[in-house]
Amino acid sequence: MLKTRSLTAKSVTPPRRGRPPSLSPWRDVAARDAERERKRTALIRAAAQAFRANGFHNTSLDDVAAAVGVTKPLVYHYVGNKQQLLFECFCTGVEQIRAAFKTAEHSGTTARERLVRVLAGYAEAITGDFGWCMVRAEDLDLDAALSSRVKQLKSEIDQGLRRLLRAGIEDGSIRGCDPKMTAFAVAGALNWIAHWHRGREALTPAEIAARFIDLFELGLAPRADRSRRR
Amino acid sequence: MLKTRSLTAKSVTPPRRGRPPSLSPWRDVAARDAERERKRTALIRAAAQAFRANGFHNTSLDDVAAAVGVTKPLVYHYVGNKQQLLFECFCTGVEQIRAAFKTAEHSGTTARERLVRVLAGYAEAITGDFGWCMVRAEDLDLDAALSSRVKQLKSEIDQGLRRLLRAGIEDGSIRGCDPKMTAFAVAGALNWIAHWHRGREALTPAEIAARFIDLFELGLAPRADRSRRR
DNA sequence: AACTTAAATTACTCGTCAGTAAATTAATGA
DNA sequence: TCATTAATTTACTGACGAGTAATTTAAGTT
Repeated sequence: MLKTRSLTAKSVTPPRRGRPPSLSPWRDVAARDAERERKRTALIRAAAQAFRANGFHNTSLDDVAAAVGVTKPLVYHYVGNKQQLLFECFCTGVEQIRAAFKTAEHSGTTARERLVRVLAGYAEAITGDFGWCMVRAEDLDLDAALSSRVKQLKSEIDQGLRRLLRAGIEDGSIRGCDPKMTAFAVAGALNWIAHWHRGREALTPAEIAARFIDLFELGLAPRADRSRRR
Repeated sequence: MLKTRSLTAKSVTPPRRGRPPSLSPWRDVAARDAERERKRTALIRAAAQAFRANGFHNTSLDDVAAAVGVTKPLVYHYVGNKQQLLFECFCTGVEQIRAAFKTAEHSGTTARERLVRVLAGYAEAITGDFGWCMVRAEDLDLDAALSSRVKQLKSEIDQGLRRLLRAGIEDGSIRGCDPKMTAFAVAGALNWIAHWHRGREALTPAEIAARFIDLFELGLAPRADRSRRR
């Protein structure tokens, strides 16, 4: 029950002595809103960490609050409730993967190259606390409304992968395959990283991704086998 | 709260009228033990189903008991406690995968062929209720003793895959690769099936496995690309 | 028939934890 | 200075659910 730094972090924005109290109220309002948002995200981050460490159901809101040196009702003040908290963690994870798509999609020449970059970013995201939540949060723990939003977001990522696969088949950089099942296989392999990756691993996420990509691109069969002359 | 058939299934072993009550007590004892085992496994199966349907934490032991038309204390009579129940589900799942290894390991000619058969059986197992438990049961929900046994069993499966990969590299049926990461990728893709496979799917487990195996064997890059050096 | 053991039930305890009401303190604004 | 709103706490409720004690019913055993 170690009390980490409190949310009320005066030290971060010290009231500079020389400054007149309220030059423009707009600036103050913006700063206050930003502060509020920072506290909110601090709670969400703490939750993600705790969920990953102990699992969603073994983490109480008291735990989450204590992790940032605050009491439970504040969680309700900043985030709605426990489900909402999990949902926010989930969304943050999804956002990271979306970012991977964004940066990769405008970059490569062939679709396969773009896919490879997406997968690298994907792996990076999965190894974080939010990635863990994204992958292992159970829709079962969310009520109908949130659950369907989660499914929607997951589906968008899935569709993004399929689109890249189809584009690759189109431009000839990817062998003909079932895009749906292939996307499932690829995403599954990556998502599963969240099950075994524990902080101090021998390989960095990028290295893991590289090996996975090697498998996905070239397969297991040796070159000699490709021409099928046995 | 529909009361399914009770555990006390007299109808299954009707007391035949003509039979003398106890020809050999050994037979009766064996039959009683078998009955007991049947009830025990019925509970475990019901638990696996419920866990898959609602998640471990959203399933009460009352639910499990009610599912077989019985009351909670009986669960404690036949199985130890909730953790134990989950653990048993887990073990049953592991057993199915072990069986896949057993039947495949004596069959194929090359290691790659054996691996492919293991993967097919693996996929079959994963789509069941026990497979779900095996894949999604959190060690976090088990105390130290059970958790480490679970890790042990998981590790054995992992080692089995790596051994096959190494054997394949040895006998030339598998391209040189990092066995550890490759096993993680392959197992991850398959395990992930438990996250999206919901009873009535377009493809049978065997078909899913076939597509996954296609990807793992040949990769995404088209043949034309294989000879090209980058 | 009397005794022992197992099977199964009812009716509880006890801890945990999500969620809330009400009070308090600090900040903002007029 | 006074009023209003946000930030934060204390102290609670209420439910659910794991696990148990005590009891009853049934089944073998001698």
